[in-house]
Amino acid sequence: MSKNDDALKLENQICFPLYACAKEIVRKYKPFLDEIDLTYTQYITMMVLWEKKQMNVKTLGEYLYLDSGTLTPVLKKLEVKKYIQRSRDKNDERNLVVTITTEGEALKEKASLIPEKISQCVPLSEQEASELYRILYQTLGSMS
Amino acid sequence: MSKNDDALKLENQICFPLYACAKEIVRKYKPFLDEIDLTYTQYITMMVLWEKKQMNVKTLGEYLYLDSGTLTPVLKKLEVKKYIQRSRDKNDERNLVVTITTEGEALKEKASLIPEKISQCVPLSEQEASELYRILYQTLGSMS
DNA sequence: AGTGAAAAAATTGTGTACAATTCAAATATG
DNA sequence: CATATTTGAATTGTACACAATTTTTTCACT
Repeated sequence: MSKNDDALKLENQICFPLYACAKEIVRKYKPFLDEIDLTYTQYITMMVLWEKKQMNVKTLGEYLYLDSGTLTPVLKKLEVKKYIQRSRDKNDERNLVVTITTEGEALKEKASLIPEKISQCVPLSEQEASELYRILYQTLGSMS
Repeated sequence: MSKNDDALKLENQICFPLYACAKEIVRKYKPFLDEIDLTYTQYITMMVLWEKKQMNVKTLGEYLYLDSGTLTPVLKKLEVKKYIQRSRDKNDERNLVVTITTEGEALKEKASLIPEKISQCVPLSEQEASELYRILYQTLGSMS
């Protein structure tokens, strides 16, 4: 049993619990998001727009770590649901500007209870959550 | 600005950095996994088989937090690449048994350098990595 | 002004991820 | 022993996720 054998075990790789944990938590969101007819990706998109109201696809992608290949279809679905409007920037027609609608604003009320419900499903102490938070953002920052 | 407004900010939800960080690290694997013609999902599947040699789909899914809907196509691709063999358990034909092949075993040598390369891309101190590791596995354990 | 490079979305193609359903095999029960 | 239930994979359908390419628009430079 060499050192490399150990390194190749699933349980010794930091990426795997990260990958699995992210999926499991997203799964926890599903019943709550189903109630407001949003997927997780649509939800985090709306979260940015609840705060910023308006943003082009590129900037939105930088916030969400997603590219246009992922965002274009997500935004089209949110437009069909009338939560956002998609239009070209008159000053630079290359930019597609996403703007939240009144219906989109209204959805925020229904969504506002989700974070509390989720934190009840994810048993982390205040301290662990903030430590986790710190390490993850530090890692995100130093990788991109 | 209510309390709920803050809770709905992307930056205040623990799930988002988890989700983004997992994706970014998987992305870091890509160039190294490309060299051995594996996707990340195929790689973690092979990691289990490098250690256990043989396993049915259900148990594999429990290790990887994946269901048959995801695993079936992944395993078919690994079989085409000759890294595994799929066959039914003679004692219980419902069980599909996945067995690593000689080629699959050989692939382990090429893969053995990946963990070291990844840890160079992911700047975490020994202590942070183990703290992160601990919190993630604790969370995984208490959620499922 | 004309042309080539750059930028931003959209498109295309591949590979998950997962809920829901189906199917076949095994087990339990009357 | 026949049927109902359960179990494990596979299938179906929807929704990302992302690399690579294409399209449109703008910018830079001659």
